[in-house]
Amino acid sequence: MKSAHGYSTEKEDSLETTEKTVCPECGSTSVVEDLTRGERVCGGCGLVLSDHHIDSGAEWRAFSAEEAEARSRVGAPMRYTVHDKGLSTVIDWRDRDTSGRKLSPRRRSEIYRLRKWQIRSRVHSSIDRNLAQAMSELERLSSQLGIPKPIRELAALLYRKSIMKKLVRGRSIEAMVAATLYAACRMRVKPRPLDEVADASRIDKKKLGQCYRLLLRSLDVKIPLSNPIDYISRFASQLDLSSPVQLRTVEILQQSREKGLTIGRDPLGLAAAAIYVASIMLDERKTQREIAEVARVTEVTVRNRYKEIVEVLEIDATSSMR
DNA sequence: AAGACGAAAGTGGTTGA
DNA sequence: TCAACAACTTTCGTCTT
Repeated sequence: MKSAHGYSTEKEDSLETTEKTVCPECGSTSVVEDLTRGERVCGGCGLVLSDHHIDSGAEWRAFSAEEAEARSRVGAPMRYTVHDKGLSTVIDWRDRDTSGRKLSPRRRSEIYRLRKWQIRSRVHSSIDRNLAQAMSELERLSSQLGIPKPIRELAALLYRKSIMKKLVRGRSIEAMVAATLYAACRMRVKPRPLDEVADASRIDKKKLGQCYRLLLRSLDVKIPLSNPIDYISRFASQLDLSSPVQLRTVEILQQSREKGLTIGRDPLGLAAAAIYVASIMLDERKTQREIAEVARVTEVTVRNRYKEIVEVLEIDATSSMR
């Protein structure tokens, strides 16, 4: 737990500040969330920033895996079913007028058409509303994570597809948005650790993973297995490592792959361990803890991978050579 | 004192009956 | 649907620098 939250890098600061929306009216960042009313209100001027906000928190506390499963939210968590807040005209299904008389056939078909259009427009507006909300969440999430525009666009496309396939039904918008963003990053070979996306969103890792897998199954998109090498440049810059170290890291990973060390292993752990080895070899030593932190794995995992790498590649890592 | 190491028990996800 | 399993995490004590 500590390792996941005890950050001291500037990364965290940006998380902290962007967590809150800035009020467009007065510029205040003190946004108050009223989850029971589903509103976000600016603490400075009282402007309602968004209503229809989704409470994506846990429904109940769960004490075991089974419970967590059984208690996950089912059904539409938002009040989108009453999108018009009950203000729109409802056309009765009975073929009678207000005084109870039967309608003429002509009038009946007219009413029938009206009813049909009313239903259609309702469906459309609910999709629109969903999309509007999803897009603003996507915007928030990706700016927080520093995701470039092309990848955002891809995520938006994926989201539209999943809405068409009714995948969002019964799931929270936020979870699906996060999943599409995660998927888009991986498709563009710029993967982000699942935890990172989960942290930036208000979705827990488990739900995000579930949505992601659903996405893979339902939309048949091909996503390559994530490669440890794809993480290196990002991790290296977070750790302030020189490019020789990066190059060496990549070499180590390629060799490890040839020796079959990488199969069935967490790419994050492998990336972390390779960086660790390279940093020692080139005398830019980083602690296991530092590396484990940016890679979001534990020190133990770094150690285990590191041991394997050193053993199989026959590297003498004890003496920082060359 | 901080970092590295390793053992042991626990967790969530996958697989195969 | 359930149990077995592998990978990873958590926790903690010990050794090294």
